[in-house]
Amino acid sequence: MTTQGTGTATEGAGGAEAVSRFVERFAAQLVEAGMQRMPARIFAALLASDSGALTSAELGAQLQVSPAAVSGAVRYLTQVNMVTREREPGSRRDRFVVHGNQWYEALTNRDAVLKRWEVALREGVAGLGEDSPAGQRLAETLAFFEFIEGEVASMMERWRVHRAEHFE
Amino acid sequence: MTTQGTGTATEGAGGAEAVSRFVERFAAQLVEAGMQRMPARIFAALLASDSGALTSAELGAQLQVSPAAVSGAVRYLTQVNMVTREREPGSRRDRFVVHGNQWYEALTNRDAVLKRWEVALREGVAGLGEDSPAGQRLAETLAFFEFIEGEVASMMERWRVHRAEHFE
DNA sequence: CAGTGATTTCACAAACTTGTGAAGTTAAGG
DNA sequence: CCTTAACTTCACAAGTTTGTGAAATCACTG
Repeated sequence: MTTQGTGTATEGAGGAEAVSRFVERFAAQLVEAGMQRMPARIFAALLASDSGALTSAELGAQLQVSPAAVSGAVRYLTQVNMVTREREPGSRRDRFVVHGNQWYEALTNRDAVLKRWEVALREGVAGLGEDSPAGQRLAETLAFFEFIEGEVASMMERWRVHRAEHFE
Repeated sequence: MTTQGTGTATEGAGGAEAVSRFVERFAAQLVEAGMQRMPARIFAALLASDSGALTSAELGAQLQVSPAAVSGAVRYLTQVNMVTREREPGSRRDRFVVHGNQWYEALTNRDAVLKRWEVALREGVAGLGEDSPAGQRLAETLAFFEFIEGEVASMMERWRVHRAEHFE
């Protein structure tokens, strides 16, 4: 219950102007990196909101899109755990929330992606023979991803420490 | 000049069958992760070739696509440094090569991506005010990416060691 | 348990992407 | 300097994605 009252989600200071600029630019980068446009915009809008939480209607109004579009995008975001859906008690509308660290962890959990790459590579090694030159290349690539996967975990551990020191 | 002679790029053992299965599956994962289909397929095909190098014609034949498609995809792959273009002296066709470690480093150089995210975030912090709650959220996110960026470098350093021990 | 506001689903239209064939460009080799 | 193989570019057609409006569903509140 940090900022309640006004109902608008943007700051008095910088203004909706600045929010919109950030949202579109940051979303554009996420899109470039492979994310769908609408989830990217919605996520950026949440990041740039003071409370870190917006309702479906607010999102639709701010981004000029239909409720349907919000619905679909938000489903994706919750599935990949970048955003949480919360029902405000006493109201019948949902709020969507970026929960601090939650989403770094989600980003990190792109090691679900890594895992699938590894499966494909393992099958490849088996199919091509681990003694063939191609098989060996695949095996080395596989080893690389396995290595990365291990490293990511300890990296996140270090981040948590770093974060605690600087932000809490 | 490792494997010369036959002209075919697939192994005798596993067979073109196994290569194709790997190529399509691995490419599908890359696509899922945001890569365009054709570059993904071509890259996978190179990975799964014994010599790690194929000509434009070989790629076209193996993947059943036009020279135009190969041309475009290969331009992308060379731009992001996952593949090198080499002209075989004495011939007039180019070979495209996956150079061992080169492409891990390229994957890693997705920190070009990180850098662009950071730019967008810095602009956001400035625009929204670094004292506003939203500005602080963006600042923390920025700090996260800066942290990651630093970690990636040392992680790759450790990988090189690990690799040297196990594969050379 | 009816009324109402919020959210979701679905069929479809617009916009964008992707790969093709054909013409154009480059440069090796006679 | 002409021939020819290899590669690239371009306009376009097929296919896919994306967001919409309208209808349906859901679940609070009275």
